[in-house]
Amino acid sequence: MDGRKQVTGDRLLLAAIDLISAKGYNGVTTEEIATTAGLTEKTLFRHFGTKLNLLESAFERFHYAEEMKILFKEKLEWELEADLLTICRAYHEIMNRDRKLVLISLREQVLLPEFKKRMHQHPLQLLDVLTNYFVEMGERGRMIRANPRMHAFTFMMAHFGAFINDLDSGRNYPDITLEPFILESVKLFARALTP
Amino acid sequence: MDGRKQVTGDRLLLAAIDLISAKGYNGVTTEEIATTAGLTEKTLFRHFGTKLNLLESAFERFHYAEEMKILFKEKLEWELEADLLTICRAYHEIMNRDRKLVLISLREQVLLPEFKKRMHQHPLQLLDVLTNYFVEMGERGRMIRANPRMHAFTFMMAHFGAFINDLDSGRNYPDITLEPFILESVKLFARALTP
DNA sequence: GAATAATGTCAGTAACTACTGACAGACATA
DNA sequence: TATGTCTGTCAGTAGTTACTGACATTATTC
Repeated sequence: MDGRKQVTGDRLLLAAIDLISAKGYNGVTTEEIATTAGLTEKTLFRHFGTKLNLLESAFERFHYAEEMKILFKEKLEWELEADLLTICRAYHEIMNRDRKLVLISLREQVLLPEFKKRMHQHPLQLLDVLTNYFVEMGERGRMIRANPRMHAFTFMMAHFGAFINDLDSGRNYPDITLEPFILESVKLFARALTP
Repeated sequence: MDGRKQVTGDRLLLAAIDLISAKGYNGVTTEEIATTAGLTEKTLFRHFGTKLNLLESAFERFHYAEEMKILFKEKLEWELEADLLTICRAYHEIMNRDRKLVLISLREQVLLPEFKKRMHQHPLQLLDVLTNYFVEMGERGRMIRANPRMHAFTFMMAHFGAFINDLDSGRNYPDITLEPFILESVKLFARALTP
């Protein structure tokens, strides 16, 4: 049990993620992936059998995080603006961590329908957590009480949109960067939702 | 000058848009496109020469709209909530009109970098229009005056996110539909930005 | 009815690509 | 040293696919 096998596998998986996120699944050849990983096409097939299984393994191994709920059940302080900031920082952190996989799952939905669902678990969980948080804040009289789920959804969509917009890093809006956007959007939502 | 040639070309372009948006550029063959259009592969190549040129022609012919600025210089009534509603309805209308092309330009950025830029003109224009509108509303004392561009950007990102989320129509958030979201988000922003 | 333009038919090419088999060399462990 | 595990080499297969040429067919126009 030396780690050679695992190291080799990981190098292939990382090369696959890099190249497929850059050029698309059908835009990359198995040979290209293997040589990028410093290995042979033969080795690639010995490890993963098929090209599709390579991509599936990449999702299996390199996507973490079902830990959203716990994450900030502990960190919230029932102060709207501060909590919104915590929450959306966590969101961007998680999305950015699996940035390339998100890109792939967006583009290759046809190939991997089940993985799109899996990637979608995070946002779904976040929406639940955020909705519950809004409900409780409302009960405590610290937030307006109309439509908490839709408010949470709007907040998430704003940050989802900004994330997607930033994904290709094509600097679509040259005068706007992520961090000021986070701060200002949190302020805006805090103002909108404070009684 | 009978219209046969143009009709044939259009059928090929529409079939190409349908199939490429569904399966990706490399996931569709020229033969598939031709037969879907009820024509022959040979005819496809007689019209467009290459597969890539077919896709490029699809963008040339089927993407309209540089008319954003004029569109609602006329329709605005300097009533924040009503105007936000007008604006974001226009946004969704435009994005939905070229829905499939948006999808393609998101996915095939590598193949068509210049088309991504072109599709991006709409949002950019909208951001400008919206920013100017916010500035003037501020001067009229009908809106808070801090950071109009970032506020406009946040509003757009919320709707961009919702649009993207809706693009694959996979019903990602089963209890949320577009129209209620539009109404509630407009309310929310109006509340946040009213002095 | 003849000329013209557009499309179909069919066979084929050249390039690519996922994937395989046989064999040999490297490297660790024992 | 011997053995097993992992990887490289190389040649090759079978399937796919963008794209072409020669010729026949259909529809339109005059």
